[in-house]
Amino acid sequence: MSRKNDKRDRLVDAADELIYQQTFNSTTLADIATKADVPLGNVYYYFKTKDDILKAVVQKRSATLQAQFSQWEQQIPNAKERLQAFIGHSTEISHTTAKFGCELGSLCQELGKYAGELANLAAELMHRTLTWVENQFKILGKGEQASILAKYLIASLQGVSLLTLTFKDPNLIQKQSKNLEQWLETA
Amino acid sequence: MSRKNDKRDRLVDAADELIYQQTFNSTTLADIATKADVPLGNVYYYFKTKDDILKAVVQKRSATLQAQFSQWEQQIPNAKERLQAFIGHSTEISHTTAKFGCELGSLCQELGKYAGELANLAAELMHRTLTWVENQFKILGKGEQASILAKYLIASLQGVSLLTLTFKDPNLIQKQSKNLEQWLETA
DNA sequence: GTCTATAATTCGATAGAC
DNA sequence: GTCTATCGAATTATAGAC
Repeated sequence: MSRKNDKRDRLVDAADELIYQQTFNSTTLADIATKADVPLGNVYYYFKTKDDILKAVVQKRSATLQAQFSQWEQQIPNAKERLQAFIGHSTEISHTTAKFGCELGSLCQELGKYAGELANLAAELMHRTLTWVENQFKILGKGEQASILAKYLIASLQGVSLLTLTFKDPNLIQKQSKNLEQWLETA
Repeated sequence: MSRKNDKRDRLVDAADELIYQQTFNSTTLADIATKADVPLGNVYYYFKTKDDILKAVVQKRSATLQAQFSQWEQQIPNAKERLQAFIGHSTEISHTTAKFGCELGSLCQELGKYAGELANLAAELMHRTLTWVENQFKILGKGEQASILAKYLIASLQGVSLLTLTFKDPNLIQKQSKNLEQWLETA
């Protein structure tokens, strides 16, 4: 592979992190270029507009999500245990959540208010997550209930992530994760 | 009362609406001044900085919240029915939620990433809401559980509000409200 | 392909006339 | 108290040398 994509990747990585820690709107091209150690004027060789950078970030996150799901599917044969892993992941990142919220949730919140294409990009990430969780419930034989259970699980984690951010308290999502893991056993 | 505060009130009302429909960061002083029908330069007679407008908006929202809680307490003698009213309110505003999300949630999400005073302002609004719900559960004799139940209820509504915004589907929060009203009967 | 310099615009904030 | 005019900084985006 040529080194051509080297800088592009660095720009996307920098944008990804900054958009999460700040917001898309308040992240400037200068921020991204500085963090990626790429001269500002050079950014436009790789991306036509700021929106294009966001699209690349969403694509990267989509691939990361897919990779995580694939990994769980390969390493964890039981669907219920895969869901436990999904819930447990929230606990692992709880301290980051207390600082910046949920990566997916904050993007959906910000872009959801926009009209047009950008809103759909965030919605697709959420949809992909929802669908994967729903599939796990279907494998567990939940049938028609799978969709409802998936929405319940995602909404619970998103809601408590917001409280975790608001009160800067990682403990909130840690406790909720434990509750949800128990709920999963009896659901 | 002098008409002095007339323009100030209009500015706060306009800012309140715009900050909800857009975000605080992307709402410009020109936006606010135009919507309030006040010349841009005159804004600075009433507010020193843009942050000061936000503080006034939060104060207004805090007062609105307090008024709503007081009204429920006066008109609804039963604590469980007050909580039903609280939940039912989400259904009433579901179409607006599908467009712009939860007024409280989106503010906490945006300001939560900031450091300093502004983050605390949003957290106080959330705390006030949480405390009121918790008190209703205490009145119902839930004791130590009251705090957990309150967080569960708020997180559920916040999480599903985000999904409602993301997928532009008022039905999501409507269904969840029904579920929560049933949950409340048996909790 | 890379980078400097800068154009074009927007935004928060101020000066100062009335 | 009110409003016009505008400044200075920040930000997206471009032109053009190398």
